[in-house]
Amino acid sequence: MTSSEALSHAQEILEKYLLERGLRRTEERLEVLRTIYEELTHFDADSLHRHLLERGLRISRATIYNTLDLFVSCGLVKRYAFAEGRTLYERSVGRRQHDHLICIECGHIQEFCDPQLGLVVEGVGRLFHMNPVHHDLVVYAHCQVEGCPHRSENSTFATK
Amino acid sequence: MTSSEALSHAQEILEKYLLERGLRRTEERLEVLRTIYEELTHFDADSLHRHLLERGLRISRATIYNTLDLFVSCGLVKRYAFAEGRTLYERSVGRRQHDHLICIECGHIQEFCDPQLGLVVEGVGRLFHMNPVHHDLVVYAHCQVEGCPHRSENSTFATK
DNA sequence: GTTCCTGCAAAGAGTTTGCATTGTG
DNA sequence: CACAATGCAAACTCTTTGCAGGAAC
Repeated sequence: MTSSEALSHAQEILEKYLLERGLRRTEERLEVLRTIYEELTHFDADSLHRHLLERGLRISRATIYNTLDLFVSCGLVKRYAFAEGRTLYERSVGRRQHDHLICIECGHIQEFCDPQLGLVVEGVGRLFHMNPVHHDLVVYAHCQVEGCPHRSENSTFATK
Repeated sequence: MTSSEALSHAQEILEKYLLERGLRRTEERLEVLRTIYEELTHFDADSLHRHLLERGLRISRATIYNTLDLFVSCGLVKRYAFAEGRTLYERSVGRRQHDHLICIECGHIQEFCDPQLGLVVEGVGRLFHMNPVHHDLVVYAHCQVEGCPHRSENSTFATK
């Protein structure tokens, strides 16, 4: 699935969701969705706000938080609580389930998939008679090479 | 290791750590450590504060946050960032590495151990040339039985 | 006596809320 | 034209900070 396919798929999901519940198809919601699907990978409310401003869109924080809640509800966006109290979001349509490896030096986030993990989660569910719905595995690690290769690029840690 | 053994072991670690760095062995630090090791499993700064008050100890929030930072630094306490922006702590001396299964209905936290998970973490580290230091796996699940068995007991979710 | 620690109150970050206004259906 | 969504500012929660007084060594 290309990224523009993911966007149009996401737009369909959104419009269907809005229609079903009598919610409104506002320009703001569409713009936020476009911005997320075109420009952002792991982001917080504030970086979404800045990206919108750079596109010439003045959308209030209240609307951003509302919209993110809406998108999480309809599965267009996932919300993560990483260490340091960071709440980060990522688009979820057209991407497969994955987990996160975070560099302790710079906060760079590497995604990874491990099919073994699904087995661990299922096993735990069986053991405690619970039905796992989702899970987050975050691995915190140091780079092996001297100096972190992502030190300059950084997004989230360095700006703290 | 019994829980009082864990406390005295934790006290030794704390005193050694303080001595090594020329930090002070204050009554507040000792009381906070005692309270955590005697009364708390998964807790936030505010519930620690309430437990201290119930013991007749008036310790300011500033000191609580300072002390928690100190205890995290010397490994006496672990800090977790769960969903909903909850920062929770738990004592770590005398307990083995474990992960968390959280009931979506009530927020009840079940601990579990799965040796497979260590292999997953190591594998990811090798793949990306990083040295994993620690990891958090949180599984969110629904109870299979009708109505959640922990619904009344709750600690963190219900009070939100 | 020096330095670290505590408590208080104020400040700060991130998020939520109330309400008047705007715009979709 | 009804009602949902937006924008703004104020409120709120959790955490951090600055500073004066107090305690450990």
